[in-house]
Amino acid sequence: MTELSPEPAATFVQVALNLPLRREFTYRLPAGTTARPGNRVRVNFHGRALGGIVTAVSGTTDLPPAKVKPIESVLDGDLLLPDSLLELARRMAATYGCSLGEALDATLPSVAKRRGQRRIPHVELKAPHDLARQAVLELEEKHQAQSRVLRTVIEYGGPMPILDVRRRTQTSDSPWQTLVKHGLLKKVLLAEELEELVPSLDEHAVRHELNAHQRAAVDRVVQSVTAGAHRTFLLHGVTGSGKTEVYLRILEEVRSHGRSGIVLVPEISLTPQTVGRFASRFPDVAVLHSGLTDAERGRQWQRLLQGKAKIAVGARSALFAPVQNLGLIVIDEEHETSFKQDSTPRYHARELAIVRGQIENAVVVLGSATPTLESIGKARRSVYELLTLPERAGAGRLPKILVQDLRAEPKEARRAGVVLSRTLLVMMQERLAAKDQVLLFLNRRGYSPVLLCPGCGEAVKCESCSVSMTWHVRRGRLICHWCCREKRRPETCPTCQHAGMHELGVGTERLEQAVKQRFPEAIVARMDADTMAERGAHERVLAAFRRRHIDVLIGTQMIAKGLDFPDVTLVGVVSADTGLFVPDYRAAERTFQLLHQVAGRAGRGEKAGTVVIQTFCPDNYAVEAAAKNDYDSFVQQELVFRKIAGYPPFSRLLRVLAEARTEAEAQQLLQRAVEPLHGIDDIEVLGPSPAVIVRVKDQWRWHMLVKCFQPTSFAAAMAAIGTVEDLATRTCRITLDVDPGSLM
DNA sequence: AGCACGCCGACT
DNA sequence: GTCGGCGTGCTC
Repeated sequence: MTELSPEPAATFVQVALNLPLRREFTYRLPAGTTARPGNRVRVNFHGRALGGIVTAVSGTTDLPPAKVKPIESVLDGDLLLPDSLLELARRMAATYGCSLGEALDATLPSVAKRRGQRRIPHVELKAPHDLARQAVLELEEKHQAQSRVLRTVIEYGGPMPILDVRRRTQTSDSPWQTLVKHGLLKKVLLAEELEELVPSLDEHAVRHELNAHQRAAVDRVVQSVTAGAHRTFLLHGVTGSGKTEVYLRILEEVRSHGRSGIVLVPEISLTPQTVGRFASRFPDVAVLHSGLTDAERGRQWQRLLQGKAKIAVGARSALFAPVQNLGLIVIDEEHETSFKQDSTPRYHARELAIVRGQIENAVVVLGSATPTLESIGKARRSVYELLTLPERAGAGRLPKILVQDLRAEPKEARRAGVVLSRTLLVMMQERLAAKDQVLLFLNRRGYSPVLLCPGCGEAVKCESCSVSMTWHVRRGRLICHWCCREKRRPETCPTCQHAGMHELGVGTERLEQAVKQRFPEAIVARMDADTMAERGAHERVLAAFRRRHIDVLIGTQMIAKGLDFPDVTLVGVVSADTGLFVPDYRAAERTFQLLHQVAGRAGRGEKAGTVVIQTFCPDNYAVEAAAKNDYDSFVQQELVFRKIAGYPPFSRLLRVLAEARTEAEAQQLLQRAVEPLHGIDDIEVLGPSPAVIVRVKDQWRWHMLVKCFQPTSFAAAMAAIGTVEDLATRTCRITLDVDPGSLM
């Protein structure tokens, strides 16, 4: 070791911190330490210890030496962020207007912030299963509470959190404690995040024969992967057309070329079944999901970095899987809204996947039965290459779709709050008699969305939000779906004291009641955010439905996607209109998507399926197109509307939302925020105006929408208002949202 | 984002 | 006289 080094030593590093500060900070490397871009470091920042990422290394700095603090430590280099992901984070920060540190925080698994391993008390079955079942019956007479508890735990099928036991059975601590004392149950402490996503062993992932369309799609993508240049494909395949098998075949090829792949699926699709399909075909899958502990996530990262795992499957954030030699990124169900993150950094995984594909010369495949207008628009302009799977794979045939005009229902039936048309009732009767299964879809939870006073016409509104409260019968409470505030149902109208509030509109809870009344012999289950609150409830109900223990399944969005039950021969859409009139330019698109996806649940097996769509707007083009299974004609009409109105895919949107305690403050702040946009070409500014829901959680909300018609004008607009969030004060919050998911 | 510094109102 | 409201500025 000599004192004089031949090259200037790298003694300073730029560090990005997870703070809303859009710049990096310079730190000094203590003698003897080295660091590279991508290293995690621990630093002292303004008196507090923070984790950060090294983004650059240099020998000099312009800062006065006294200002520069030393790095506290370099966190072990085993999680060094690859250059390509550092570059991806830079692009994320530039596109979505967040800081590099925030972007990097989304990119890396957390290590610094160690979430507490809280241990939660559970009870699990100690006695043998048959003994326990017998005990349920024996206890039924004299110890009803214990019997209920025991039954509940058996049905739960594993260690059950005691809190859930008490809530579900409406009991105190003593029943389960007695059961523990008698050796039927045992108490165990389990770590909070111990739920594992174990690949389902039921999924054999049979290597289906490909049909000609599938074959062509696989060949085309593989050819492109082999060529080694970035390209984006849009795989448009009707529901049940075997898109997953196409992904699997492409992945096989990708792997045989020594390259790796990432598969992104929507949050709700990340189930043991989905994972099982990939895991059974590839032994080296790394599954990244929200239930992992930080330690486990770190371990999966390690496996990917070291090339021990070559396929990563997960929701949105799995896009940042540190795979080596990336060849393919699949976005399954690319139209799903869960690919957009709704907190900072508000990135869209689909858009960033394409950026990552460009950076790493990888092929991107976007798959959907109902591609977004953005994606199909790009395919039509040949930005993406379109691949089509026009027919169902295997035995399934497309269902027959009937549109039931609710205006034709007799007046008295409508007054009685009819939710099921005569047509649908008759068909349900028929299907249930034939021992088939029925799916009823209604995208609105609760009993009735409005509680209206027949005297003065006022609805019960939330005191914190400008929305009416939803009446929930089972909980016996009015609930605000925006802020979750609850209150008891008023006996008389709060405004005019008129007695007897009127329940207006229908939610899943009321639908369930109506169905049970009409078909008392049928087993009816409901799946929505209210009934699925407990962990694993989702899987349990679906398993029961699969085993045909349930005849009619009622649900919201939750049952619209991906479910594949061969004995479902009737799907009823109770109201096609719920989303049609929300003030969002995508209202028609979302309605079409939903109807199309729901309809796709019918007739997936040998038996033919029927779909009944109930609507007051049978002539609406989204409803009509969905009924005819005609994606192309919907797109044709929707594109005309988008073109005229200047919405995506003919523009890129930027939304700025201000929230303050007074309306005036929110408005004034936005007025300041618009100013820098004046004079920019090829943009159009809507607003500032009051947001659709002008008040949420006691905050007044104003917003504006910027349509950017060119990539250059988007860049100009971002340059002008990319930092609006800095205008925020203690009393007024401001958020910038690129490609916003919601305009409410 | 946090946190300190700093300047004006109702309380021990 | 002070405790504490929140505006403003700074963080390598």
